[in-house]
Amino acid sequence: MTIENTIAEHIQKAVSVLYQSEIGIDSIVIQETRKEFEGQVTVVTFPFTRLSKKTPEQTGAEIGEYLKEHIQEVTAFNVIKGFLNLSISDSYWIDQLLNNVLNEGFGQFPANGKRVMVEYSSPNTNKPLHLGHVRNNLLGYSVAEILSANGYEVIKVNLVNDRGIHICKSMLAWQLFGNGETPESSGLKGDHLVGKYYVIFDQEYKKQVAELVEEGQTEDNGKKNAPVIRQAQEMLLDWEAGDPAVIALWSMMNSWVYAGFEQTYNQLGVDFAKYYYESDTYLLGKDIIDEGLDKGVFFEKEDGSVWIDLTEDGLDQKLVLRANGTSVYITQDLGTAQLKYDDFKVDKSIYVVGNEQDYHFKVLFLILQKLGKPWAKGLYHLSYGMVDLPSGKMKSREGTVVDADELMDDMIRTAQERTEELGKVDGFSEAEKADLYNMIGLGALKFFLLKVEPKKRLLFDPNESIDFQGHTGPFIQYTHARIRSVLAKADYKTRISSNHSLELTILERELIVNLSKYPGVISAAAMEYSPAHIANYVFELAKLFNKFYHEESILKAEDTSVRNFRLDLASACAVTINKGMALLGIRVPARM
RNA sequence: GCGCCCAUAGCUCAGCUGGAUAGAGCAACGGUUUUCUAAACCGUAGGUCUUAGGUUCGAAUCCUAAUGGGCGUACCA
Repeated sequence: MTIENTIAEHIQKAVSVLYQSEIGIDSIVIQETRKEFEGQVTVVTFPFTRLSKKTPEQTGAEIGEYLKEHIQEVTAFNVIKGFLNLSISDSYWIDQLLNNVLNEGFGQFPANGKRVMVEYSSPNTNKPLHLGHVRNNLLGYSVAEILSANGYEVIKVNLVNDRGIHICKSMLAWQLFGNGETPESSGLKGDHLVGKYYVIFDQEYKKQVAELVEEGQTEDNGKKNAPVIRQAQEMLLDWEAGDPAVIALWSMMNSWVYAGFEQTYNQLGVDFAKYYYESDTYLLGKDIIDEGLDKGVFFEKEDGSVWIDLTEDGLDQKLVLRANGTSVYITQDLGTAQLKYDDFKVDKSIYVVGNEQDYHFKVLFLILQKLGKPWAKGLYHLSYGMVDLPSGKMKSREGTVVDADELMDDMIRTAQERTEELGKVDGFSEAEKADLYNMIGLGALKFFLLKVEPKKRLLFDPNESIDFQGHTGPFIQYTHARIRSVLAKADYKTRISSNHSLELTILERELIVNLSKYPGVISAAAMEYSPAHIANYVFELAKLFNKFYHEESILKAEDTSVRNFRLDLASACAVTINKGMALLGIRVPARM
């Protein structure tokens, strides 16, 4: 039972006793007291004035008096305009710290018996990952961690788009221009090698289109008739027909890509319980089409194509099966959704996919609901904004992308330079240094991407390096290292204070109030699928600690009980920072 | 055309279900190190919360419309 709940309940009683009225728990607004006023918890009294028929000030005073009398922890109150500010006893806050915040499981909710799937990453196998994928991966990973902290059993899956015309483009270009180049022979990471031929294909394609236009064809015809695109289309047909040579080439090039992706995923620190491959799932969904026709959810047009009419739901008519009986994107997604459910019987399923597919998922989920799938209500599209460059959209084909591997390497290198400038690595082994640079570089990158609300688009300027100071990952990592350094000096191991009757300083109290908010932040982050809440919370905590650290000495506190208490408090901050950052996939060092 | 999303300080962003004088970071200017790590801390300056209406005791927050930007509206994925 939190203090807010206790207060809310007593307010109901107070209203009943004082004004002979009932008030719903929802209309009681309790918030944190603003710093410039005395107290920690504030009740907004405007909603009660209707019942009391008195001024907000009088009402506040009467309720404040009642609360002070009936709740032990409420030691004092003041009323300013319509706001009743309550002071909660120091012993309550100290107890919170020692018996709640410092507990092992603080911020980890007990298992709720529910299972949730998070699908993220979903790369194409014709090119390496870029910054947009990085945002996707970090979001997916973090949301999975957050749900896990909220008591869900989480299954992370990756649906790999390993077939289709785009892969054939890379394959064809490699056949035509590759001269048998391999990752070994070229020294290139497999995904980068394949991506290189994707770009070469596009260059060749454009050249051929230009030639055809030169010869008098229209732009559109040129695009259709260019020999390379024809060849790529043929290759796709051969692939679907199971042509052994094409399949062998496809397998080989895909294996290069997977080796490359694995490295990138390792570096990013993300993982998956299961991979789904579109080469296995692209034919799924036909039985769902039959089911939908039987149920009258779908209808067939004269040419044999199958549609759903969503005009009553404010959407359009949507094709779900071509006239020739082949699938479209949504057909296989219908099938894959069923497959994923059958595999794991999940209560919720999160799709981490960019916002350009908002309409697709709206339609997908609506169709599954209309089909009466009971699990359809657990589907959620975690839609996030594009990562744009100052020059506009990233395009792999044209090579205007921020490459994931290069960016991570850059960040780590910058971390190294910064750290060496500051001369902070005395006594580190080479391996420890490498690990530290990795932690800081990736910490900066991950925090940069995760601190922004997912649905907002993100602007990334490659010419302005990501900061290491201020509202950043390294700032928080530094705060953690600072605390650990103090704890190490004191040879601190575990909770040591027992004195509950200390008088707290303002900053100590503020810190505990802040720490107490952590579980609420975790559940809000899960509710909204937003790591940004956690990022901003941890930043606030770190900032507050730094202020405290600067103004009040821990090791040289005025007496032992204060010193021990501050060590516990500092430790609680370090642990909470660590936990919060872990939910973002960011590691924190003990020294930096 | 229609639909969805976004708009807060010079820049990048917070602002929870409507609540007190709208907050951080960066950049600018000034200060703090014989004292637990200065990747830190303190201060100054910077805002008609895109605009216009509406609801309310009270609106950055909710509703309507407009403007600007992004995305979608494929028998591509």
